[in-house]
Amino acid sequence: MAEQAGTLRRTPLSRDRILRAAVALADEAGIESLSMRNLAQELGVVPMALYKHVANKDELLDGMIDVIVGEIEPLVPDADWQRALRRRILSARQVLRRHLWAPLAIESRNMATPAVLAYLDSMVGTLRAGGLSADLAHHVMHALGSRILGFSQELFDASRQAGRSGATEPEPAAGLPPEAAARFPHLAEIATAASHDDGSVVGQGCDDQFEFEFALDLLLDGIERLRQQGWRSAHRPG
Amino acid sequence: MAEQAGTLRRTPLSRDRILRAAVALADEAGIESLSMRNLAQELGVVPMALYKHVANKDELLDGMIDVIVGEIEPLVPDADWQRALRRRILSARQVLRRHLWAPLAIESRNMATPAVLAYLDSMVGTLRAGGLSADLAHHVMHALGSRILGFSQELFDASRQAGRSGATEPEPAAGLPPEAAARFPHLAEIATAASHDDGSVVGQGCDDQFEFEFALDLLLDGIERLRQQGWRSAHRPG
DNA sequence: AACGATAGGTGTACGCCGTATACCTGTCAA
DNA sequence: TTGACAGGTATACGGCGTACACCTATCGTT
Repeated sequence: MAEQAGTLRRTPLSRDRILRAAVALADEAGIESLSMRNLAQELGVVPMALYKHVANKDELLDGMIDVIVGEIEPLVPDADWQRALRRRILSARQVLRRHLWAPLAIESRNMATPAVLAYLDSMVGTLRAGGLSADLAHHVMHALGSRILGFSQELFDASRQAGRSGATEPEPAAGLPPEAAARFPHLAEIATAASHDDGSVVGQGCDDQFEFEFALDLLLDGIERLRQQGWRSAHRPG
Repeated sequence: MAEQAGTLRRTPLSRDRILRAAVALADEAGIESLSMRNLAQELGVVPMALYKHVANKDELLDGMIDVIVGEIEPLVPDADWQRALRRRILSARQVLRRHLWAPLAIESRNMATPAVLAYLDSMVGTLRAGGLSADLAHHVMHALGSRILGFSQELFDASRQAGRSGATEPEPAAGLPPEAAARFPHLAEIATAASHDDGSVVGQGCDDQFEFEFALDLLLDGIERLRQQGWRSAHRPG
C-alpha cells in the first residue's frame, strides 16, 4: 500500500493511530495478546517507536479506555432522571460488548483519566437534576459502581473467558458438568431455572442483557424510592 | 532456623505451605510482586520446585482464592434469609479487607474452583430456603455478582491502588485536585457530600463499609420486595 | 544554499517473567 | 542391595516492558 520503494513513506504514527490500533488488536486477539511488540508489528513499526507517542503501557491502556468512553452515547436530556441514566448506561453496555477486554482493563487501572471523570461527572449531574441530594447521589454512584460504565463483574461469566481470547461467538459449552451438578444441587437448580425456550443452562441460555437490566432496575427503583422518601444519611451522626 | 548444617533439613514444601506463603506474600508486597521466583525465594527454594506441587501460576492463583474463601465464616442458619445472607457477605468482606489483592485476582480468573462453587451453592440454598423461586434466585445471584464474595468494583477506589502495592494504611492523599474540581463540578460536590466529621473528600472521608452496606441493603430490600410480590420472570414469554 | 535543532523511527540490550526439560539425590519397599 | 520414585535443582528458551544511544528526514533561520 504505502510501503513502496523509496519515495512513498508509510503513514506516520500518532497517538491516535496507536490507540485505535491497540483497541482493534485487543478486540480481535484479546487483551492478553496486546503487547507493545505485537502492537508495533501491527503498525509496521519497531516497538520503541511507540514510546515517542505514549509514555508506557499503562498510559496506553488509559488511552484505550478513553477511546471506548468516547464511544458512549452522549447524555440525552430527559425529565425522568431514571430514564436518562438507564439509557446512557445501556449505551455504555453496548459499547463494552464490542470491547470485551475493557472490563478487565478498567478494573486493573487506577482510573483517573479526564474522559472517565467527565463521564462520571455528567452522570452525577443527571442524578442531581433529578432531585437527589448530593449526599444520596454520592452513595448511589458507589452503589452502581462499575455498572455505570456498562459492566458488572459476574461470578460465573462466560464473557470473561471470551474477553481474553478474542472469541466473538458465545462459547458453546460449559454449564455445570454432571458430577458438579450432584455436589452443588442449588446451583444446578438455578442453572436450569430462568432458562429459555431451549431449556439450556447458565452461560448458554442465560440472557446477559436481561440479567444486567434486572440488576440495574433493581437499583434504580430502590434509589427512586429513597429519593421519594427524602432519604438522608443517618450514619456517623457526628 | 531449620537451615543448619548437614543434618537438619529445611521443612519440606507442600501445596498448602506454598499457598499460604503466596497469600502472605501478596498480602504484604502486593499481587504484582507475586512471581513464581519471588515466592520460591520466600520459601528458600528454587523456582522450579514449586511446580512439583502446583501445575502453574494460574492454578496457584486458584488455590489462593480457595484459601481465602475458606476464611469466610460458615453459614449461620437464620429464619430470615436476608439477615443470613447479609451476615455471611459482610464476613466475606472482612476477609477481603485482609487480602486486598483478592478482587483483582478473582476478577482475572475463570472461576470454577470447587470451594467457590460450594460457597455459591450454599448462598443459593439460603435464598431458596427463604422462599425465593429458583428463577428469582438465579437473577439475584447475577444481580449481587461479586458482592456475594464481599467486594464490588468501585470506579473511584483508593483500595485498588492499595491492592497493588502492599500499603495497609488508608492512602492519605488524593481526592479531586483543585483544577479537576473546577472541570467536574458535580464530582466535586458529591466528593464533599457524605463526608464526615472531618469534612474530607472521596477516598479520605468516604466510608467504604457504609457504601458497601448501603448498596447491599438496597439490593436485598429490593429483592425481598420482589419476593413478597411473588415475582416471576416475564421476559421471553416463549 | 548551508546549517543546526528537533521530532520521530531504529537497534541493541537489560532484567524481569513463566515454565519445559533434564538431572540429581535421599528415602524406602522389596 | 537395589531400584523406583518423590521432590528439589540447574539450565535454558522465548516473551515481556522499556532504558539508552543512535540515525535521519524535515524545517526555520541565517
